[in-house]
Amino acid sequence: MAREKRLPTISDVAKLAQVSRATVSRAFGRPELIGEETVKRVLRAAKELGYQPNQTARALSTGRHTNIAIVVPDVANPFFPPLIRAAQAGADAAGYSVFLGDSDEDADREHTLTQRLALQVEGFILASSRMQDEQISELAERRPLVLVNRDTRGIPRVLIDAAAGIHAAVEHLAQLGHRRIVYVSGPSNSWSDQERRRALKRAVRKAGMESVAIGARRASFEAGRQVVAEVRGTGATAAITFDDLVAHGLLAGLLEHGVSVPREFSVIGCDDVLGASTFPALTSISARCDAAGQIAFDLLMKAMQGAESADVRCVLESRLAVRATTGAAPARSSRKA
Amino acid sequence: MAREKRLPTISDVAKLAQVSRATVSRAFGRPELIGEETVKRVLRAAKELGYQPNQTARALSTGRHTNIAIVVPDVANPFFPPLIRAAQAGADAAGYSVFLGDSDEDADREHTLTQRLALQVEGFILASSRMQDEQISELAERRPLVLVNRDTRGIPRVLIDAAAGIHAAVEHLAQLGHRRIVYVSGPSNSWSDQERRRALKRAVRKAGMESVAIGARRASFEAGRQVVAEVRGTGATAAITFDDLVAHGLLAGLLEHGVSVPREFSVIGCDDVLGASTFPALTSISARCDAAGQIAFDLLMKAMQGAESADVRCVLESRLAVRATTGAAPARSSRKA
DNA sequence: CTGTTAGCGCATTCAC
DNA sequence: GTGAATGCGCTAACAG
Repeated sequence: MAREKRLPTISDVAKLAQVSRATVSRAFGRPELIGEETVKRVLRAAKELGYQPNQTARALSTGRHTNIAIVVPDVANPFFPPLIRAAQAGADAAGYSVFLGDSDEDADREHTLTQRLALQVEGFILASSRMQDEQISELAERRPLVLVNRDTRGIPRVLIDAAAGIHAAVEHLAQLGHRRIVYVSGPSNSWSDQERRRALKRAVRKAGMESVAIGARRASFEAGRQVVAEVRGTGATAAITFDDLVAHGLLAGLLEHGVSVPREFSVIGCDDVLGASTFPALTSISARCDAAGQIAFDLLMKAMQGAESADVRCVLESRLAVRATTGAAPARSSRKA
Repeated sequence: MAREKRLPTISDVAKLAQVSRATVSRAFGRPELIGEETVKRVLRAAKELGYQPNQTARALSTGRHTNIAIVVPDVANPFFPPLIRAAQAGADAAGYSVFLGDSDEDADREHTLTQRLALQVEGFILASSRMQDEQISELAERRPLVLVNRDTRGIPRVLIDAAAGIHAAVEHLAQLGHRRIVYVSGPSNSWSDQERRRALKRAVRKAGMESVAIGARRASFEAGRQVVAEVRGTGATAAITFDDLVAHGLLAGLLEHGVSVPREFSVIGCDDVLGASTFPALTSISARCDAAGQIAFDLLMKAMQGAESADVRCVLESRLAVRATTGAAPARSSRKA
């Protein structure tokens, strides 16, 4: 098959252009170092042969791969694609190619993945990393590294701060007459989850309300759906969930159990990735995850260029997008303490 | 910075294990060629130094990169993540790393992307490629290549065949009393779009109905939303859209225009990626895109192993998932021919 | 400005 | 079984 045809190398171009291989190399890498005429001649020869510089060889020689890696726990989780897309766009514009790693929510796999990739990339973007701080730091020592939704000191990171949105959410619920909120949590090794849980506790206290947390097994539709009984058992009249997927599942489960939303129960999601596509349209804590991806790449770019900058910690604010799953608390019935 | 620390190479290991570099190389690549004792000694030395074979150097020497690339028009389109995820999982299990390319629906960018990647990967998966057949064939000549949702002769491909689902959809609409269907198309350079359009035409004829096609600019929510007037202008009582995103947008637009679904108008999507999350829950033509990803990788794997197999053309059937956006055709009013 | 030389880290002939 | 030598394609000093 034609696939075996040897590709033209720098030597072929050199011969055709009647210059040395070094000159060809320069014509591509640093044209300003050689004569305009020469550059043109070389380029013409290269085009004629269909020559294309070999990244691999270049990388071996220079250590620069012009590759980066983006690692996420689950590509199929709608939170990540916009982030990946944005980062990818930035990388593309800068001439970088991107590896994608999916850890399947597993710290070990993430570790293996990053190790395997480390020698082929110049830098990493780790989104919602499930690894331990230690492993992250270790990796950061080998390669420039930017974290998304993970707050590890000393490592450049972009955080989506749910606090503002959560405070708004709690106030919103308070005004609607709710007194007791349940938080349906996500992966326990998730920074976002801990952060949200903490913010909620604070907001609730400030509003003079009560809250209780229960765990969803995983950040997914199914997990949300299966937790309905437990949610109802808490006596809460409203739920804030780890993310929109869980909220969506909860919505479906509630419906199955004959619970009307928002008349009997209110639901607020996080991330706002489902837009208005659920029914009722989901009230959600919104943040621009595409912006996070873009910023993450910019930071990585700087780090790769050797900027030994101070501790970068970029936080993106969130806000509450009120839609149709929140309503007045149901009139108090039985359990009056 | 610690990042500059030189990594241990094969030579370091060789020295420590008191063998030659060749032996170290073999200990990793083909242990059966050397003594068990020696292997153990080398491996121990390697571990002690934290040695890790350098992929780049290996690739330069052998031509085998243990990398593949997956290229899609838009990562953020919910059709692709499950596919990517499945392919990625397969690759991971086989020890391959994966590059992700996002062409942003643009043939030229896709071409650039694939060219840039070609020297770093052993094979490609092109999902819903926007390139011309010619460019695809050219690439296929350089590297093993598997297509998804693109029917190019001579190149291994996995196709999601909407025909079955579309026929079911049309029959479904026929039974509900609809006589005139509008197809809201997607990217014109999309194989899927052409295929769906064709299947629809056939199905409609068979059912003795009429159909008309109009174009959405892009496969997106917004595109669907903006096309409402045109859709209504066709006099059709039901729409089948290129994909769920467009259907979802159409739903939203219809709502804005005060058109009740499904009472006044029925909508059917394609791909079934939104699940039951829209309102009303979207009737859609469903196919398992994760299976497509998995199969695509398996095929690629075979191709990379040199299987010069016959023309592979794997088609996955689709079916109709009836939900709540389809209902009886509205009573005929004004325009009676 | 341009050519020469010497590796980058590894796999692979050949000898032994 | 194992070691010495050679080359993958390119860049980076160092000369001139």
